[in-house]
Amino acid sequence: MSNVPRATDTSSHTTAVAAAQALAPFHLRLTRHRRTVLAVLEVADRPLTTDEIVAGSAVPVSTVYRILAELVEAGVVVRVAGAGGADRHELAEPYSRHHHHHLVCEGCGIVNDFEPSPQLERLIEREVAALLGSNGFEVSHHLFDVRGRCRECVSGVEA
Amino acid sequence: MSNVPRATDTSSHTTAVAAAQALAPFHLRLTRHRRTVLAVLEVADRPLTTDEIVAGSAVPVSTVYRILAELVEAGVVVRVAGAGGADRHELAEPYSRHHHHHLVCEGCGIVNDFEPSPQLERLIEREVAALLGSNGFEVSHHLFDVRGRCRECVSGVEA
DNA sequence: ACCAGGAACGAGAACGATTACCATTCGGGT
DNA sequence: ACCCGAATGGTAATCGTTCTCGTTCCTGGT
Repeated sequence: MSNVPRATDTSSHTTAVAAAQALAPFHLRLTRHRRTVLAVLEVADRPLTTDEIVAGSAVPVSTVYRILAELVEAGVVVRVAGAGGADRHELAEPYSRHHHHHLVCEGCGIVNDFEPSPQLERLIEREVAALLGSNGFEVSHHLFDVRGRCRECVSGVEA
Repeated sequence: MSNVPRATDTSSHTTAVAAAQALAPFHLRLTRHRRTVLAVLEVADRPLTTDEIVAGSAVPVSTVYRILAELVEAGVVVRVAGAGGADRHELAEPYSRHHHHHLVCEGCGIVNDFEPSPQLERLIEREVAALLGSNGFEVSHHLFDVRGRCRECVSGVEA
């Protein structure tokens, strides 16, 4: 419950513009709510839970869920699995600032971003491409998550 | 709903023996049910949902959930996030046949295993170690999942 | 073999996140 | 201004998972 950004700011960022184009083929308008949700995700530096998005956007819950589903469908947003019950969402690669991976704390469930080395990335790409050829699996993207405990959870109380 | 193994066979595999030792420090006995659940997981070549485990073991649901939680706690089993709602479980690295990563189909949610190249693995190890040093994050393990669509979902009907 | 106490069990209730429903409102084209 | 489909949002329903608690099973001591 720390740095969840409040984004009532719905001005047209580059993200919003790009998103509008991605939504068009799906007959989805870039409405006020959708713009707000995108803005919240854009400001965040990590994947957010639905609750966090609701808190940061003042958009009703059911609407947030629907919007997220639509955005995922349109490929603008991706669903990220945390360490606990609740799902998290963040902007998809093409719309976010940079390629990154996740640091998942299994204590508090928070997920942070980090950038891998270019070499690692290259190797991953190669590996992934190989998979496509080998067994008919059509790769959409890869996940490289590191799990463990964040500094806070390591020092703090523990079950 | 395809190749979920039925494992009423509760004989003492190597896995069972090793697991018993892992459970001891947690005051957990290797009971019939726990043995059965482990057997199901051992026979499977991929992470299973709770439903699949229940189906394959004839152990009551609530018991399966409790057992899985205990086994995860003891480090014998790991929880794997699929592409849909339900969690999946598989034997932890030390107890499973080999180090592997996951091929997650976003169509049907099924998760299969695959082995990465040794170089990739080395690079990952190095990268992961670096994270530990940099920001106090205590790494427990890493995930390298590739997501996309399996051959069946690519050819079959699609929403 | 018998008993006591803790571990394990299991059926159903409780829970929390997500989805479905549906009457109402909105937007933008004509 | 009118129409029609898209979008909304409160509420009910769903679904996976966890909790509760009385019962049963072990295991170790006598």
